[in-house]
Amino acid sequence: MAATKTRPPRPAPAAFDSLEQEAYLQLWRTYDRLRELDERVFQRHGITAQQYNALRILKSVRPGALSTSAVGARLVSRAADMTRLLDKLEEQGLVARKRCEENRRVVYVSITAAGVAVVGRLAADVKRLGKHQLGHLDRRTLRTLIDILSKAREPHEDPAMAAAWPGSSHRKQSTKSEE
Amino acid sequence: MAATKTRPPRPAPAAFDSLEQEAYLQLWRTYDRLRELDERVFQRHGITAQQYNALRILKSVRPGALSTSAVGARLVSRAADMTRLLDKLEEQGLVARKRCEENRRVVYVSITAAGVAVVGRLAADVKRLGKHQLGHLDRRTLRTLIDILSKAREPHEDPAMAAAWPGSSHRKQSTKSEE
DNA sequence: GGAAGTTAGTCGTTCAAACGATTATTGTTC
DNA sequence: GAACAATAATCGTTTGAACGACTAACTTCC
Repeated sequence: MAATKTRPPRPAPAAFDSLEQEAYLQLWRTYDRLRELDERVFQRHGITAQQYNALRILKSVRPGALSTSAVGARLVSRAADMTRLLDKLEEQGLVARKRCEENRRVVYVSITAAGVAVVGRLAADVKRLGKHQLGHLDRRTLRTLIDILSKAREPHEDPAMAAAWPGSSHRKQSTKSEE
Repeated sequence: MAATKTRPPRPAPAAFDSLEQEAYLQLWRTYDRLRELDERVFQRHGITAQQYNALRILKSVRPGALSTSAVGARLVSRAADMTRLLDKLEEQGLVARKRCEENRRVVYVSITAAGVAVVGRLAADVKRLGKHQLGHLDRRTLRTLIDILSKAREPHEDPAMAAAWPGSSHRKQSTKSEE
């Protein structure tokens, strides 16, 4: 049985089956590395990245409100269970819920003053986080990355949601130009 | 309280604070969309993507073995708890564990014939998955994506692991050329 | 050669995600 | 207008991830 230490001359692990697979694994790996930094920051404020996202969305429509499912649809990552995510935010007093009168099935959610305060307190850290994560890439490279990523997920994006989610669609897209 | 339906003329949600943040959120979103397809495939075979990855790594060193931590270090996503991940694979008879004689602290893990069979059975699906996920991007774009992603995580990659993980390092890197 | 410190792996517990079933309300249809 | 289907949200339960504490085995250093 060969041990790890007994084979120093081969650092490269399993080869990839295809270029597509390599790209996906690179994507996964990169996301994982960046996410670690992400979580560390939000954790210091007693919140998760996903929760922050919900707050960010609600803050953007303030003082308006969104239905539970509307918040879920706009989240970066699909969240199966909005109820419990919002439960936690409500427990902390960061959001408020209110049943709709016309359609008593839907529940409107809005951000509270305390919620706005939390987002504000996080703002500086989030900005610094971004620089730390990807600040070493120049703007042109970042735009290329954004553009390719948008193209990559385009076929897998729900058409109804594609517009609601900021991607390549509503900006002059091009893989190679402008600054 | 404004409802969702009462503001149709603005599909764009919260603006991004910075280009770096936008890139990260795009990365997150794209990963999430692609991962959904991923999980669906592996689920049909009663396995998780992370488990498949472990099997893939072990298959690549067959008939050799790796220590528990060595497997963990090569995984795409950092896994806090190798023990339980391997427990599940062992329960299914896909891997075998064996204590090292010289150093009785380490446990060697190797893939079994059944494990190889499972990976083999998955091969076709995985290949099709890759095409489905990113097959609509041409090779040049895929290479650019891989290259930028490698650069993106480079500063956040543990130097010791950077070589062990396939990235831009061991291939002629360039943002703009060759095919 | 025995105490202190390191390393590899395991286990306990807590927390969030995943999946499905369930309730409450509304819309449809005969 | 009563039965049926559709929709919004919630809840139950199972599973995996996260974090830390813990044990066993080796190393080091007086």
